[in-house]
Amino acid sequence: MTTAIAALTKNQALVFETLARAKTPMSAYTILDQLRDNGFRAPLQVYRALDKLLDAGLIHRLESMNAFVACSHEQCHTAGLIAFAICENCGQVSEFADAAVSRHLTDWARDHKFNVAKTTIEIRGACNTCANA
Amino acid sequence: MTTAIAALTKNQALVFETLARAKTPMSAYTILDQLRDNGFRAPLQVYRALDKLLDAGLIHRLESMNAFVACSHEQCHTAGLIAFAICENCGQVSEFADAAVSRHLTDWARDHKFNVAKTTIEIRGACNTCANA
DNA sequence: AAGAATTGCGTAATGCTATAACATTTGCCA
DNA sequence: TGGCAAATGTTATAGCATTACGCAATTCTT
Repeated sequence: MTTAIAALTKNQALVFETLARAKTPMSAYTILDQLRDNGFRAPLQVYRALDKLLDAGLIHRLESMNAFVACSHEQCHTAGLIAFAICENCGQVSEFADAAVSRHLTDWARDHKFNVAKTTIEIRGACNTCANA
Repeated sequence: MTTAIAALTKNQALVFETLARAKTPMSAYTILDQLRDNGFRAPLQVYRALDKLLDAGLIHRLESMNAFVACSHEQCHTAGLIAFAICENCGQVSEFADAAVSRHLTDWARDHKFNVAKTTIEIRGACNTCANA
C-alpha cells in the first residue's frame, strides 16, 4: 500500500497543491484560473479532481460558501465529525472535531432512526484578529 | 404591532405560501416557475422575497442544497441554534434545536475568541421511512 | 501478450444559482 | 402634499456545477 497522496494523478495533485498553498478556501473557478498555465482549460477538469480529493479526505467542501479547502489535519479522515469556523473577513478557516457535539448529533439520529450519510457544521463570523481590527 | 405574517408584502406572501405548501425544500428557480402565473418573471423577485423571509425567521436556507424551506416551528426564531436533518431520498426536512450542541459550539467560539454571526448544521442521509423501503 | 474493463482525460455545450445596475412605483408620514 | 424609504420590475451579467461524447491510459484476466 502507498500513501494516499502518492496515488494522486497529475490533475489531482495540481489541484491539491493549489489548495494546500492557498490556506484559505478557493472556488473551483479560482483554482481553474490558477492552473491555466498547467494546461487546465475547463471546469470539469477541476471538479473531477475535487471529487476524488473529497473522497480521499484530503480536502473539504464548505457548503456555505461553495468553496474548498485543503484538510488541515494530518489524519483528519480518521476523526469523526468535523466542524469549521470561517472568518467572513479574512477567509481563515479553523477546522475542529468536537466529540461532544458529534455524540449529541449521533444520539439525535439514533433516536429518530435517521441514517446519517454526511454532516455539515459551519460557523460563520469574525476571527479574533479581524474582530479586534 | 401586527403579526409577522401580516406584514408581508404581496411577493413575500406568495413566496412564503409556496414554500409552506411544499413542505420540502425548493430552489429559488423552482419557486419562480410556480409563480409565473402570479406575475413573477425574474429570479430577483424571488430572491428579494426570500431575503426578507429569512430576516423575519419565517424560512430557512439549506446551505448544502441551495434550497429553502418554510420554518416548521411556530416561534422558531426565538429558539437558538437550529439543526436540520435532510432525507436525500424524499426531501423531507426535520428541524430541531439541540441545546447541548448549541452550548458546545458556543463554548468553542468563546474559547477561541471567535465572533459568531451564523451557524449551519445540516445532517444529510435517509429518513426512517426511506431507509426501510 | 491480447482482450476486456475500469478509470482518467479533454472539449464543448448547457443548466442551475445568485447578484448588479437602473428605472419606476408604492406607501407612509411629517 | 411633498419627500423619503421600501418594494417592485426588467435586463443583463456573474458565478457555480453537470451532461454528453469520444479518446487515452491503466489494470485485470486469461
